[in-house]
Formats: sequence, C-alpha cells, structure tokens
Amino acid sequence: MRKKLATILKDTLDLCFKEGYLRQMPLPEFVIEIPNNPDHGHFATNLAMTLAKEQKNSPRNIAEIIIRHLVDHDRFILKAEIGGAGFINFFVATEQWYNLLSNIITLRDDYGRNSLGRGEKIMVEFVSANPTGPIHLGHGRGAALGDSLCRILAFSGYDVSREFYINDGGQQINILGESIYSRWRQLSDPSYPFPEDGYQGDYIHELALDIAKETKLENLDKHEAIDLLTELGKDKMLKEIKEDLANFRIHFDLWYKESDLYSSGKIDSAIKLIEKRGLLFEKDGALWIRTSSFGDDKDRVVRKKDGEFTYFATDISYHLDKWKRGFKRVINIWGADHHGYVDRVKAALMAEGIPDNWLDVLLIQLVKLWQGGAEVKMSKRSGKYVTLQELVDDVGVDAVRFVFLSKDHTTPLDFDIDLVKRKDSENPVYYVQYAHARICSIFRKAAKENIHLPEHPGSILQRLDLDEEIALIRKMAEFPLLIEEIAGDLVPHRLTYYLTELAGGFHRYYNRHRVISNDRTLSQARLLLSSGVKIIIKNGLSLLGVSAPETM
RNA sequence: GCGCCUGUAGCUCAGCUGGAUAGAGCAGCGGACUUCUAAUCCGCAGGUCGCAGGUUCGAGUCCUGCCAGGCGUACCA
Repeated sequence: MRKKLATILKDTLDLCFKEGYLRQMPLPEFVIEIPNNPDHGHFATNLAMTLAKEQKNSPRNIAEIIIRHLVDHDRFILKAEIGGAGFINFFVATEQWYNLLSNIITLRDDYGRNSLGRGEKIMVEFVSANPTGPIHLGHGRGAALGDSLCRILAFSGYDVSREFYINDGGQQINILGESIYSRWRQLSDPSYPFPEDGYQGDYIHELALDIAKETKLENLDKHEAIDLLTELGKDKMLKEIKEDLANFRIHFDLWYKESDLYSSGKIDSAIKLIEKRGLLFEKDGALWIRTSSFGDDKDRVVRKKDGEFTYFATDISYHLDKWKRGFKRVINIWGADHHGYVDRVKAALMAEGIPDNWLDVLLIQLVKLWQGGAEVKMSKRSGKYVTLQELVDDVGVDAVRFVFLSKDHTTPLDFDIDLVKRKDSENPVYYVQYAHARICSIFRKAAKENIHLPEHPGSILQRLDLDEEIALIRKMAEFPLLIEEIAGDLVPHRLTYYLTELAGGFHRYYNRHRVISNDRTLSQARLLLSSGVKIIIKNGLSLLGVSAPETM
C-alpha cells in the first residue's frame, strides 16, 4: 500500500511540475511512514517539507498544493490533511483495507513472500563450532540468528545455502586427542598427567569411557593411540553437534571440512593467486600477504617459518572457494571476539579481486546466563559452561529461539533461565503463540456452530466497521514490507517485536468483542479478520523457527 | 596506545533510511472470568535517551570530543 501511495505522490508531483503549480526540480528523497498517533492518518509523508527550501515556499503551502492536485484515479485516498510543520496525513479508503485482508487469506502461507533476492545465490555460514566440545549458548545464539536469517532470505526470493565450516585440522584437534588420551590413562592411573592446555570438560571423560568400550587401545603405543583418539573423538563430537543442532531445528546444506582444503590443494592455489597479483612476500623466513594495502592494520603471515599454513591461510582459501562456487553474496556469523579478524579477511579477499561488499560479517555479542538472580559464569577452559542442549532440555526450543532472536545481535544478551522457564505472561513467546492457539480455538467453536469462512468474502467484510478492526488490518499490512526490511538489513529481531504487537492487538480485540455471535455474517466477517491474524502469526513464527501450536 | 560493540523507565530491551506527545515486557499498585482458552485484558505510576558541543525547519537517531562497560589488537586456532 505504501508503494501505491508513493506512485500517487510521484504522479502528483509530475502534474504539479507540468502545470506549473510547483517549480520544476529533481524529485527529493522523502519518506512515507506509518504514524504512531492514529489522528495522523494511516500514512504520513514529509514530502512537502523536503520541497520547501528549493521551492522557496512554506511546507504547509506546498502541502496544500499537493493535496489539491492529488492524482488518485482509483479513489485510494479517503482524505488527506496537513499536520504539524507540514506533514501530509493520508487516510486510506476503507475498501482498500478489506481488499488487503482478502488478499492475505488468499495468499495464506505465501503472504509476506517477496522477490527481493531475484533468485540470487547467497550463502550463510554460521555456528562453525570447533568439534572439540559441545555447542554452548553463544553458538546457540548464532544458530538461531543464522537459521532465521536463512528462512527470511529464502522467503525473500534468495537461493539460500546454509554452511557449517568444520575446523577439523590444526592444533586444537590434537589437543582434543591428547585430552582424551589422558583421561583414558587416568582410568587406570589417576596420577597420569593432564595436558596443561587440555579441554577440562566432563565430556572428555565421557568420550574416553565411550571409546574405550568400543575400541581396544591397550595394544597401541602412545602416538598411535592419540591419533586414533583424535579421529574418533572428533567424529563423535561432530555427531553430537549435529544432533544438538537438529534438536534446535537447524540443518545445514553442507558441512565443509577444513581438512579438505589441504587435501585438494586449494590452499596452494589460493596463495598462488595472491602471488600472481604481486601481493605476497617473504620476511623472517615466513610468507606474508600484503593485506595492509586493503585497509588492514598490518600485513599477515600465511605460511609460518616452520612451513605450516596459518589458520588465516585456510580461511582465505575457504572464502575463495565460496566465491568460485558462484555465491553472489556471503554472510558469516561470528562471535564478537573475532571482530579483529574481519578486516583481515576482507583485505585478503580484496587482494584476490573480490569486492569489499561481497562478504557480510555479523558479529554476535556475548550471551550471559542468569539463574537465581546471579550470573552463571562460563569458561571453556575450565569446562564450566552450559550447553545449548541443556538449555533446550530445560526451557524448550521455542522459548530459547525466541529469546535469542528478540535482541539485536550487536547487543550483549542476558539470558535469565528462571524467566524463560516460566510458562506465563513473562515470556513473550507464549504471548504470541497463545494468540494463535486462541484463534484456533475460536475456529473450533465456530465449526461446532456450523459457521465457516465464506469462500468469497465480498460484502461480508463491510461488517468490519470498528476502528480496532481496521487498525488490526493496518497492522497486518505492515508484514510484507517488514520482511523486506529484515531481509535487507539482516535484522530478524524486528520480527519478534512485530509479532508481539500483532498478538497484543488481537488479545485486546478478543477481550472486548466476541467473534462468534448470533449475527451470522458478522461472525463470518470477524472470522476472516481472525484468520488474517492467524496466518501472519504462523508465517512469522515459522520464519523464526518457532512453532505455532493450535492448543496450549 | 589503536580498533570494534554497547550506554534509553527499578530490571531486560525496542525505537525502521533524522519527523509530530520516546515505546514494550517484567517488577510495583488497583481492577476484569455464569459468555469463543485469564499463558489474556483495563487502569495508575515510572525518563536529564551516559555527558558536552555541533549540523537543521526538526536529533534517542547524523558529526566531534569526553566518561563508563565489554571485546579485540599472534609466525594460536
């Protein structure tokens, strides 16, 4: 509807220029917003104010001229008024709102879908937790964000791929093997030393027990045993990570192994490409890439003195591989502690001729856990942290996802377990789900009384003549544009707020008016209204990966 | 030192590309179930938008400086 209004305004300006009501000038940037105050209309624009300076006329005079010459062949606008310093407030003809509601009901699951992405290939890489321990809360937040983003991008016409990068090489994996080995030895010899930088968590102990049950380790020498434990431990950890994510309703299209980059020679070819561009040099026995030419603070090592590639080198080749696979755009979701790494990777990509804006990195801030009014301290080093699975077992997938998604990822998140566990009004996820369940309940009741949604709403909709009813439809009308904005700005948290407002609007309505009454057509009209709300709540929750229950 | 993020009601947070009287949930106080689910609703109270300047018709939003908190500044991964 906003687009329709924008067209009307443009046509109107053209007319005013042509007929000389206003001085000819380039079209200024102006906004059409939805005012907070209902007295200010359904839509408002600052158009007259943006014209004022150039027109050498007062905003209110210009608004007057625009209103007088509005090009509105379809009688879209009921009335237009001047407000404040020169806003133009528009009231849309009621019929338009009825059409919109009919449209929602026709489109159902597709209401809100758009073609912003034009089928473009886009990849979201997220979680990518090292297979050296279970996934914890921080990963969970990234998982919820990444998955929801993918759902929204797919809904917006992108061809989306979800990818998990497995760091299955390098030092930390060896430490995993050594840690398991020590725990295994400690089964028979409690004094056996544990590596200083080993992983402390109880899961290492469990892994040792598990593997010892299935595999004979006694006959192997230490190195063979550690190698084997590294492999088995890694596989078991990865399996657990996959299960935990599946329980969190998250599935990936591709699990990409870091080790494949080595075996396929992709690291070498990535570095050769940089060499070809003359951005590689040797210093102090190491191989460096001149990232400082592309906005990085300093140059970076890709191959160490000892001949090993750095993690940075594998990352460069991994991203080059993403590029070669034809993704038009890539989004990475990383923990905020990686922020120093962003410029470096972007610089390296630019050194390979990849444009700066190809990669978007979303940094998620820390999750702090609260219980009993105190912060639950977490540290991976000491092995003391709450896993995602524990939290999900405790409070349920829906609540965890909703809470994670209800905050902007740039702000640190305080997660209060006690609060999220309570299945009452304190938890917004139930507030939204409850509205859905309530509407389902109304439909059950209606079916019993043999009242059904009409096939062709037509004139029945005219029975929706309360301000609250029109206001609800107006709220519903915001949904498609909101989805486009979220897909464009990568901000799914806005959806949780929208859904809470929509649910609130319905709850209020429900408490004041009966949907089902003796008046059959009125009942049908209100069922149509309820149906619209239900459709949007269901679509919205599904984009967050949250269920929409029919009963609660 | 330099860089990134954050600072809005007692608490947790929204505030869309600058717009009209800064919002929501929780916590506090007072009300509403013989009627479609009270996991709901209604009302009251609660604010120097960290501080100080600047830009302009207009700033929580943009710019500069300062203060506070978090994180990062590896030939680790």
